[in-house]
Amino acid sequence: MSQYKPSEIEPKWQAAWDKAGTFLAKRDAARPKYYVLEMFPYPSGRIHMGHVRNYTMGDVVARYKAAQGFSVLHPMGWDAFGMPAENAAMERGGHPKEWTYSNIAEMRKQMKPLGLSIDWSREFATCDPEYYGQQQAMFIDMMAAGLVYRKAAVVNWDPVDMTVLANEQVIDGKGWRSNAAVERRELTQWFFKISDYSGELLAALDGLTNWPDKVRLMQANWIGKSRGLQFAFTTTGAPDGFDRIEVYTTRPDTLLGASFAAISPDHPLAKHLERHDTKVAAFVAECRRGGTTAEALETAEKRGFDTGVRVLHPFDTSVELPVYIANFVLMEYGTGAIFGCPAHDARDFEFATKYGLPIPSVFVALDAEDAALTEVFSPMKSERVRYIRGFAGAEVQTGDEAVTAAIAFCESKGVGRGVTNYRLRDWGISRQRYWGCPIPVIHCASCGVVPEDKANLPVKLPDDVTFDIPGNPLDRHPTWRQCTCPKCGADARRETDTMDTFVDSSWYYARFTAPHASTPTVAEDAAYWMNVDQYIGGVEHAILHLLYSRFFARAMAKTGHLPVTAIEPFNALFTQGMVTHEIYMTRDDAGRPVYHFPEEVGNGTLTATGETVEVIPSAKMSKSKKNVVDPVSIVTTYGADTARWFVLSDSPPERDVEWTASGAEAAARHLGRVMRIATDIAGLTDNGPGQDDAGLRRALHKTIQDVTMGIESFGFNAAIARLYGFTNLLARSEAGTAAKQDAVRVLAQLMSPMTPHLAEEIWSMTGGVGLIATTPWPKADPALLIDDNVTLPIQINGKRRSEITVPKDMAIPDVEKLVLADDAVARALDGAVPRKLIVVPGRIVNVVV
RNA sequence: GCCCGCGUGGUGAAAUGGUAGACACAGGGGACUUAAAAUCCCCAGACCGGAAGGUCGUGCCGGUUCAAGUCCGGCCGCGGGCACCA
Repeated sequence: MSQYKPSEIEPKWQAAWDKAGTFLAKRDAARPKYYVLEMFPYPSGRIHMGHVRNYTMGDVVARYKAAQGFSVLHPMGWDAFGMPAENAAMERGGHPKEWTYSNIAEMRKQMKPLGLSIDWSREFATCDPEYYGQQQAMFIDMMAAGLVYRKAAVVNWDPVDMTVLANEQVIDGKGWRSNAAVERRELTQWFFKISDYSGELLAALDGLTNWPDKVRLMQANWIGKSRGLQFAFTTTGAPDGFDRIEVYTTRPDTLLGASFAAISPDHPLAKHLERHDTKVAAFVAECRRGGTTAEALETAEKRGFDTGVRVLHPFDTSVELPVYIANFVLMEYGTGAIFGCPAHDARDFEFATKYGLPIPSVFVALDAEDAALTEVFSPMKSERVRYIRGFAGAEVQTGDEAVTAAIAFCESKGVGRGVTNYRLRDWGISRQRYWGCPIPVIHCASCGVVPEDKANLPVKLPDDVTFDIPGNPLDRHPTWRQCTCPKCGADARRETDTMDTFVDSSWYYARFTAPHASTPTVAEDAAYWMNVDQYIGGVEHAILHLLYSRFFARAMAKTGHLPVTAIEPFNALFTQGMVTHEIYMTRDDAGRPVYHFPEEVGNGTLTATGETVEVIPSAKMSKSKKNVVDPVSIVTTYGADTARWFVLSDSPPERDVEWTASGAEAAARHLGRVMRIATDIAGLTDNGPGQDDAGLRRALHKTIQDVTMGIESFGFNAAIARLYGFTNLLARSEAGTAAKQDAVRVLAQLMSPMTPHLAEEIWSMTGGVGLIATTPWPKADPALLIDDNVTLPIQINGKRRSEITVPKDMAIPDVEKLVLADDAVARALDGAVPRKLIVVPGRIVNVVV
C-alpha cells in the first residue's frame, strides 16, 4: 500500500504541467476567456501565509474555470519600486536594484512549489525598464490629453531627510525615519487629473455589482459628493482686487446664522495680506508649521486672525461680518473660504466662543422645549425644529430638503447658485525618490516644460548612485540631469521627480495581456483578455489602488491604450481576510514582553526551558510578535496541497483564518486518507459488472452540485466541508462497486482546484486519461439530485415533534393523512384539533393548533 | 462626530424564511497492538432523565409570519472606513 508522499508527487506533477505548457494563456477565439488576477506582491524577499491564501484562492478559480472550458489568463508579477529598497540600501549598503531583483528571485523560488497554475512566461517587474518605459510613454500621452499638470501643493516635508513624506510616513507630526518635526511646505508637483472623473467614478460604482458593497461604499465616501450653495460676499475695506469672496456651504439653510467669514491661510487674500502685514505673515507661517496629518489636525486648536476686512451679509447688507484667516479652513476644498455659523456647526461654535463672536440661531422655536434647544447650540439635525427664520416664514423641513429649498430660495434672490462638490483631490504623483519610474519630462530654459521624445524612452534610472546622504540621488547625480531639449535642441535638465509607486500598479493588469510588447498594450490582446474577470486581494487596497486603477483605465482608454469597454478594469472583486496566529509571550527580568515563535512552543510551555508562555489571542502574523509560520517550512513538512487545503478550509475566504498546527495536521491527515482510499480502489480490478451503489452515486452527484456552487460563490470552506462529508461516506461505502470506482475519480476532480498534485496522482493511478488539469469539470446529473423518498419534519405550532418519510411527489392530501395518523403527532396534539395543516412539499409540515 | 459591517457550542464555523450547530479542531470513550505511533469506530449545545422523551437555546428587548439565526424596529457589545471637507 503506497503512502501519501507530497515531496515526491508535487515536483513530479509541477514538471508535468511545465512540460505540457498547461498554464500558458492563449488567445483562442473559439473559447470564452477568463482572466483571474491576484494583487501582485511587493518583493520583500519572503512569501508569507497571506500570499499563500491569496494565490491559492485565485488558483482555485483559475483551475476551476479552465476545467469549465475557459481560456484562462492567470499571471504573476512584482510591484517592485518603492522605498523599502532604498531604505535597505541606506541601512546596509548595496543597490536597490540588486536588492529588489534578488528578492524577486528568492520569492519566485518560494512560490513555485505551491503549484499555482500561473503563466510564468508573462512575468515582469514594474522596475524593469521595459515596463516603466511604457509607463513613461503613457505619461506623455496623458500629458497630451490634458490629464497631467504641475502645480504648487502643500506637502509633508522632512527637513532632515529632505524629501516629501506620505501622510502614512508621518508619525505624531514627525518623520518616521528622521524623527524631525515635519513641515508643511509648498512644492511644485506633478498631478493626474483624477478629479475630472469624480462624478463618473462615483456613478460607475453602481455598475460594479460583483464588488463588495463595503468597498463601493468606501470609494463613494472617499469621492465625497456634496450638494451646496456657492455665493460671493461683498467686502469692505479689502485690498484692490478682493471686492468679493466666494464661499461654499452645504448648509445654506443656516445662512442667516452667519456670524463671521473665514479664509484659509493659503487663500489668495491671505497671501496678499501676508506680503503687506508682518502680523499676518507671522500668523500664516504659524499655521503652516505642523503636519497635514489627521492626528496633527485633530489636536490642533482653532485659531484665527482678524484681517480687518468686513463682508456684507447677502440678505441684510446692514450686517457686517468680520473676515478671519483661520487655521482650520482648507484651501483644497470648496473655495477655501467659508461663512461661520456657530449656532449650527460645532467647529464654528468653538471658534466663535473663543473669539467672542455672536451666536445667532436661525431656527425659530415652536414651543418651550424647542426654545431650550435653540437657545445656544441647536443640533443640526433636530427633528423638533421646523421653522427657519427669514425664508418667507415658510415651514421648512430639516436635512436635505431644507438644503434644497434653501438653494432654490437663494438662487431666486440672486444669491449664488447650487453647485456639486467632491472631496476627491487630484492625485499628486511626484516623489523625490530614486527607486521609482522617472517622470519623462525635460525643463528647458526657453521652451519650458517639455515631454521627452518617445524615441528616447525609457528614461532609465542611472545605476551609479549613492545613498550615504539624504535627499534625492537623481538631484545630485553629476550627469544624469543633463540633456538636450527635444524641441529646440538646447541644453536642458531632466525632471528628477519619480512617480508614486501606485502609478505602477494602476495598469499592470493591462500589461499582462501583452507583457513583452513594444507598446504599452496591444489592441487585440487587450480586447480579448480585458477586463479582469476576477480580482482578488486585501481590503487594505479598497480605496487607493482600486480607485487609481479605475481612473487609469479611463485615462488609457482616452489615450487609446485600452478599449473603451475596459474603463472598469475589474469585473468582480473579492477581498480576502488575513491569516492570523496566536501570540506566545513570556517576560524578561524587567517585565518586558519577550515573544516566541510557534515552533519554540509546545503544550503551553517553551520547549527549551519548560517555562509557561502567555497565549495572546490570534492576530495578524507579524515578525515583531513572532506569530508567524513560514510557508516554505510548511510546504517542506506537509506539502503544498496541505497548505492550500488548510488555508481554504475552516473560515470563509473574506474572513480571517487562524493558522493552527492541529489544523494543518488535520488537513495533512485528510489528504493521506483520501490517498489511501484511492490506493485501495486502484488495487481492485474486479469490479463486478452491474454492481452499483445507488446511495453513493446520489451522494456523489449532490457533492458535485454543492462543490460547484461553493467554488462559484467563493464558499471554499463550505465546498471543502462537503468534500470531507463525502469522503467519510465513501470510506464507509461497500467495496468493489462501480459507483465507488467512479466516485474516487470524481472526488479527485472536485479536489483538483484546491489540491492539484494529489488530484493528478489519483487521476493517473486510477486510469485517468491525460492531465486532470485539462479534464472537463464533472457535471451533476439533475435526476440524481432528488431522492425518491423525502423525510419531512413535522412541526406542531412551529416546534418539531416528529418526522415522516414519503415518496417525493406524494400528493398533499395524502401527506396530510399520514401526518395526522402519526403516533407522535397524536401524542403531541393530545386531543386538540388542528386548525390548519401547512405542507411545504419536499420541505416541512407544520400543524397549527 | 459621520458612514458601514458583524454578534450562533470549549474553538473555527454551516444553515434558498422551513429539522439550528453540517464539516473540522480541541475533548471523552472504544477497537487493533506486548506497548506506542498510525489507523478505524462511537459520543459530544445546555439542563432534567436509566431510557423514551421533555424544557431552554443563534448578544438583549419587541414586532411581522403557520414558521425567524435569517425579515422589520429599538438597545448593548465588537470590528472596519472616513474625519477641521464648511
